[in-house]
Amino acid sequence: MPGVEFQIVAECGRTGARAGLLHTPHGTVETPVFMPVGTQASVKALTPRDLLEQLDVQLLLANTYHLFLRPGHEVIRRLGGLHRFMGWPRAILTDSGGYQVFSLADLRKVTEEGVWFRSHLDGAAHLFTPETAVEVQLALGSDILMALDECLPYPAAYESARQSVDRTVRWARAAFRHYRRRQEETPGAGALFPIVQGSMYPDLRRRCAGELLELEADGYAIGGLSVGEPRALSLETAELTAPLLPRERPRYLMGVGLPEELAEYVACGIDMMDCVLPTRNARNGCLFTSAGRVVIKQARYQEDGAPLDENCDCYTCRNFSRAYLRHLFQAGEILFATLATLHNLRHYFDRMRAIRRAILEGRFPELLAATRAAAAQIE
RNA sequence: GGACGGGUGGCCGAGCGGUUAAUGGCAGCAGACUGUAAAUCUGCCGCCCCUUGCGGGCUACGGAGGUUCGAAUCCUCCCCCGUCCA
Repeated sequence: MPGVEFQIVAECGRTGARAGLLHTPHGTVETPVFMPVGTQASVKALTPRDLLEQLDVQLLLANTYHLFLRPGHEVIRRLGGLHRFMGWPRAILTDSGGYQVFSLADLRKVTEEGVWFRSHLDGAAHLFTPETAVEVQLALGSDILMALDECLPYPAAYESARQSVDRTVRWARAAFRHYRRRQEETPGAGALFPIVQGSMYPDLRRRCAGELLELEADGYAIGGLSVGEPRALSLETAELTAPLLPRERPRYLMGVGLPEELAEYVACGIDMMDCVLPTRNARNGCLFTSAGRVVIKQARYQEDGAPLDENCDCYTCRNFSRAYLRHLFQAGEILFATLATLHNLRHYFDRMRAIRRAILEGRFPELLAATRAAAAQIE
């Protein structure tokens, strides 16, 4: 019994884009999908009610490593699982902690067995293995679990990238062995996705994908992008890697991207994406609009009575002026984070919905061309 | 009227004879942010000039004098502000 099932509803004849339905234990997700990031079981500044009612989020991300450290996966298990704990009725994907191998580089040590992390909270050492990562995610009750991987920084030397791929594959196999065993005794367990690594090396990407295919997973992820490489290279690598993955399974590109890049990745055949940009940049005063970025703290908005984005009908744009948003930011008011995050996520969701509609209506190539033209004009 | 304490760049506040245009903080201005150690981080922040460089010039620590090679820092007088005593 699979953890999730993927159903392709429409495919673009001229690009790799497709629209689908991803059926999870907590509801169906329309793809392509953008997933907001809620690392610590919270999409910062928003309530689950906002996510549901304002954005119609169907799938969001949480982080295994962070929740393992605090409050602890066993605590969450005892409280009925992550969905109940955070009051979120729909689907959850949990990242394995593989990204923390990258982002907490100076607090961790990679060994064959797994990763030793020195907690950023109290300094205590914890060993994360492929098995424990699965175990923690099962305790959380994720709908989609991610296999522990090693995410390298850019640039990575070929040899270290090669070793990293081998390790990631071995870890994925170990994760799946453990997962298959536990799946039988865990009714309603979610799906486990392995992650293709290989830095920016095509042959490593090919080999990694090839080996992971043997696992016959319900879905596959592409990791190791957006780690400092030029954007063109991210796109190139995604373009190369996505077609290596089974057509009939969802493809998840981890950690991307900029608003105007969403359509590009969809064109590669990507079905799922997540990124902290809309939420983090929102809190830092960088807002994405149909006319490009608005850095709301700039003095030019001091007396700007216009809405943030004329073409957006999110709660923020319908009710507040740029001048007010700037004031909230300058004043350090909490409300700013909420209004800004609401808008930025809405911007991403509107783009994704337009992309999906275009695929369904057979006019995705036109949308992609228009997106490129608009991006070129803004730059 | 007397006794103390104090007046520093937009604000608060260090410095108390020599890389001090002056530590910090705030405010201001600009930039960054891509599977979140992030409501974070970085840079600028007296004026003018060569867009060059730990460059040049000017003006600055209440006011005016003075001491000194050199003063925000020491001395004198004055002006203001606090607290306490009359």
